[in-house]
Amino acid sequence: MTAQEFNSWQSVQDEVLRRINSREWKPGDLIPNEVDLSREFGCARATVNRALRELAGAGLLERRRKAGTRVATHPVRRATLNIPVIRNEIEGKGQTYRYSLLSAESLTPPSDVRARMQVAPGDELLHLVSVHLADGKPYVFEDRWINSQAVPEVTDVDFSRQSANEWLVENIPFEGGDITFSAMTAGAREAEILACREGEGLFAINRTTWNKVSTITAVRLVFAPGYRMHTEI
Amino acid sequence: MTAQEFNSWQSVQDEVLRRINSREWKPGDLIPNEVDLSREFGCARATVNRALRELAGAGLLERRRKAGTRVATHPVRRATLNIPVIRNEIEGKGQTYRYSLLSAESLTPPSDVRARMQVAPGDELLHLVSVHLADGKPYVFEDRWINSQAVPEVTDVDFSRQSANEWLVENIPFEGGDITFSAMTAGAREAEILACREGEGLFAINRTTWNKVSTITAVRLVFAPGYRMHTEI
DNA sequence: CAGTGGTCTAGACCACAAG
DNA sequence: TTGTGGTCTAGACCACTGG
Repeated sequence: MTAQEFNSWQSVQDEVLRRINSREWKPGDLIPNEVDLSREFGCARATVNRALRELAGAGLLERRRKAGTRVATHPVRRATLNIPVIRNEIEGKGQTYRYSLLSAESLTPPSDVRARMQVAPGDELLHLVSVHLADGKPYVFEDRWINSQAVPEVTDVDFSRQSANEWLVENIPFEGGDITFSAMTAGAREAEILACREGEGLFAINRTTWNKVSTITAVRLVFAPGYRMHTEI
Repeated sequence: MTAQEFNSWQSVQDEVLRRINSREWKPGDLIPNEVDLSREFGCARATVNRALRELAGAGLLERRRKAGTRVATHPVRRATLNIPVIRNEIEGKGQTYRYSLLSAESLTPPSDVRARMQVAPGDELLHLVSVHLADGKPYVFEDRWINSQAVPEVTDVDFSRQSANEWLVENIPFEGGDITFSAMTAGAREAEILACREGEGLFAINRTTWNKVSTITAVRLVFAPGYRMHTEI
């Protein structure tokens, strides 16, 4: 029998996965180091490295310098979510997109928003309330606060024409953000705006984004009943 | 002025990000090719490649052979979710974990489950209903179907001692899966098991996993009120 | 201290797709 | 056809960390 050649990082990855799945390498086991594997597989060490690095990124392997590479014991699976602009999400399903601004005013925010956005007490923020519609039906209710000191340009934008969602994505870069997914119970306001029954369970996303300097915006999106967020492993 | 050197893929990535954020490279713009960039940055082409490849993976760049690399116009942000074993999730918060099996029996599944799991009509699946508790309070209600033909070992497992969640993760490898997040309204059953009011909005996760051969398991997790799933960008 | 993964380099060939 | 990204190689040095 001649040793099989693994000359691409994907084939190396497949072979490593096979050994994990067949329990040839069991959870917690130390696997051979990169040099040995590259010799066994008949490829360069960099090729093995890429294969193993990606598996570690997916949570299937744990790697530490000097300690070596082990098969993860409790594989914390990692799934990737796509977070599109709402217009694209709706148009991507073949539905027509429409957007309606319900209110826009400068206000001193409630304390929870002030805390999330880390602004001084008394500072005013731009508060936008709007609804996005798919084929004329309410799709998601958006309640957004924008730090107008961090983004002075907002004062010149007409948010009745373009949603803040799109304008920010296209014009204001950000460094990081924080996203929370949860369920809530529809109150009178949500029921009216989303045209659903009061008391219905609704999917909600809270998102805060910031740049190096300061917090830019905090938004709460409440979706109409039936919304699903989907991903694959 | 002497040109700055960028000798690590991270510093190259930072510089590229800076140019995108400063709008030196605007959304839709074609950026220089890898060879030119590696000359400009004074590093190897492989270094530039890694920096750009990761940015494309994060959705900030779009790359196509021959067509080159462009700044994404509608950056579809990608966020990574960790999906831990429930015990670890609870213990990670410093709470004590307990688990209670409510029922376990072989049944012919309802048609929606049969469709999701792609089994023949009339086939029996193992149906497990259980609840996971944190500090003695209901945390998540688990309704699971297991394909006992694909996983014959399940018949020997005592699921009153170990949850199917843990047993499967530790013993049955899988190739792929499908996850859906949604909100639902608590019915009488959920209200009783999760000790909440009927009509409350609850966070739900539906997951199906499979290996090369067949579907392994389909599970619905319904979390007690207040559950949040969190991630960062 | 020494073994392991992390990374960089210079060069090469290949695969894909735009024109 | 040809320019671009995708990948592989062989070798090198570095950074971290276990013993």
